[in-house]
Amino acid sequence: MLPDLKLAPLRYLLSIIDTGGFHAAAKQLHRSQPAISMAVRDLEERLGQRLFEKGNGKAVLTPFGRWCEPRFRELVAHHDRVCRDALAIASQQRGRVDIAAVPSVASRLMPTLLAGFLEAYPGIDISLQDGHSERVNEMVLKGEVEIGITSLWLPDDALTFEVLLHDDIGVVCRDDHPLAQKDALHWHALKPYTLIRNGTSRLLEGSPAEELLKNSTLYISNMISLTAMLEAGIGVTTLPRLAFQEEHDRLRFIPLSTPHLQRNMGLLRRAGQTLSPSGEAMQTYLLNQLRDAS
Amino acid sequence: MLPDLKLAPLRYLLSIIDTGGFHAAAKQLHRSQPAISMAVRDLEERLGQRLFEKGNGKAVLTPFGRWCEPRFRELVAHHDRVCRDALAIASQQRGRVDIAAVPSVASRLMPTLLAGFLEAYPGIDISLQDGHSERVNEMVLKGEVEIGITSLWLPDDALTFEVLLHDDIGVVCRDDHPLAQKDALHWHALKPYTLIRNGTSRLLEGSPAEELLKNSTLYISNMISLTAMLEAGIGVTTLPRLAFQEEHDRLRFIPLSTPHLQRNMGLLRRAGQTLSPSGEAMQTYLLNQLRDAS
DNA sequence: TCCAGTGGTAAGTTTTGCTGATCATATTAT
DNA sequence: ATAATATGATCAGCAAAACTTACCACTGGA
Repeated sequence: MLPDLKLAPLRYLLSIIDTGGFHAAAKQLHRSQPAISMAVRDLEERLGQRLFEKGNGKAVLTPFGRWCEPRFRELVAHHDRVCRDALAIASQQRGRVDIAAVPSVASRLMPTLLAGFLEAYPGIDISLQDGHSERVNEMVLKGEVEIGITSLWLPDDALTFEVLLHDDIGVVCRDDHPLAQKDALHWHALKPYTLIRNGTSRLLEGSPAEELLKNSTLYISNMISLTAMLEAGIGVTTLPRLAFQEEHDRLRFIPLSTPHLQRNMGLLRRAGQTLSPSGEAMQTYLLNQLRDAS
Repeated sequence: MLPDLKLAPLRYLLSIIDTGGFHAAAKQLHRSQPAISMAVRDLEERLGQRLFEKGNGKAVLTPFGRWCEPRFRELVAHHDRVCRDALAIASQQRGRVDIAAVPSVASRLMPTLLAGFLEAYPGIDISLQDGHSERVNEMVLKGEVEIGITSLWLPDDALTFEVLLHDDIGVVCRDDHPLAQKDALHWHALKPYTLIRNGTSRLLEGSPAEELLKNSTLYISNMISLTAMLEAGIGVTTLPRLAFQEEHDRLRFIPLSTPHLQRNMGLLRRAGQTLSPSGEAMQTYLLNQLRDAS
């Protein structure tokens, strides 16, 4: 029913109007003049009405042509707009990435990383939200975010995980604690002291140091509370290095040498779900930055 | 710089989304399946990003594809809208004609003509304005209206004139006037009576009856006033039949048989200016209606 | 009358887009 | 398991579309 008006002939038409002639339009469009003539004639046949008439040798728009002109202009402009936007997104010049990260990463790692990314990709909008491991998993799984940054939780075939960095586990205690001056610790050294468990303590599970957990009677999930406990000298805890906030000048972080425990921080994505162009940009940027660093 | 997104591939893409598969889309579009595949691949190459990915054998939109879908939908819809409107106008199903007519035509002829036109072309808007001969000429010349209906004024190469009907000149007098009972008149019969000239009196110029004008001392341009004068029995006048309002039961119209004078009413257009499709419709309608009648 | 414009026309070539057959792969049924 | 039936991808061949070159017809101004 509806004939397809191809864009090229519409452009020809507009160019003829703008330049005032078939020859001039042909030059402007890098086409031969007959190509223009034929395209216009074809367009006229599709519409069933003449668009140009010859007034004293020159081509002049018919009333119908004058009616068409602004609509064709709009249509071509619309096309160009869509096309330009699509290319901008495809070429990672514009877009949006939604990221979820575990609090330690969000606060310790992301600020500088995102600053660099923002500079490299000024057109891409970023949304970063933090949440504990399970919440990050969930957000990635539900498609609320494209990329999650977390330690590997449960292997799940609906998710893919790519390691970014290894985060050493260590002991945190107050600076006047007997352990505070050591450079490295064997887990045995912790036995005499009160161990405060926290959300990351499960990282000890499956290692020799797991025994320590059995003797711990205190569990604090909130980081602020945990810090306060440690500052009060109530006991010691274990934390990944990234989760330890170095700004606290009364607290010390001592790496655990035996066993040498790490949590694998990495990039979590939905399996089988390709990234948006901007997500792709973010992923490669993060991989480059963090792979280089380790 | 900007690649041209042709409409057909966009339609293919949308059809794939709607039908949920390449094969189904191919059937819907009456194309072979490879045609769809190739068009999509070409589109992907132009944009520099994949639009579909294979998830479990089926094709699923990528995030980029999901971004594109609504814009492509809009663009295609825009095209179809413009296309449909243009075709409607070209096929004279919609549009607008501006007409100017001399008062006699506007009030005596146009009402029934336009009623018929409105029925035949329900989608076309009409604007009719009346004015004296010179004003009609001017409106056509300036492009304020496409079509004028008037008696031929001065031949002008910027205007084309096509005769529609011949309007007989006659004498108008009160029903108790000595001439009132005649069926036809020789101009000599008018000599004894007071002749009131009016705007149409120039039609007598160049004919034997021109002599009558020289003896007339009264000129009334306004039709209402003229009618009042005649009703008062002040004298007689000459008028084209169309300009004589038959509703006045005290006035009579007697055709002038010698000389047999007519004014040629016709269709006035700008020379070298083709009509809009709706103007074309109006012109042919008027020609058919009035040519048949005469 | 010629000359420099205009746009239109015709033959030939390149490009594009399509079909039909075939392939690789995954899901479903037997 | 294995066959049957989906999915989409690939390739060769062909036909239609679009373009180019060369030429024609017409107009308006030197």
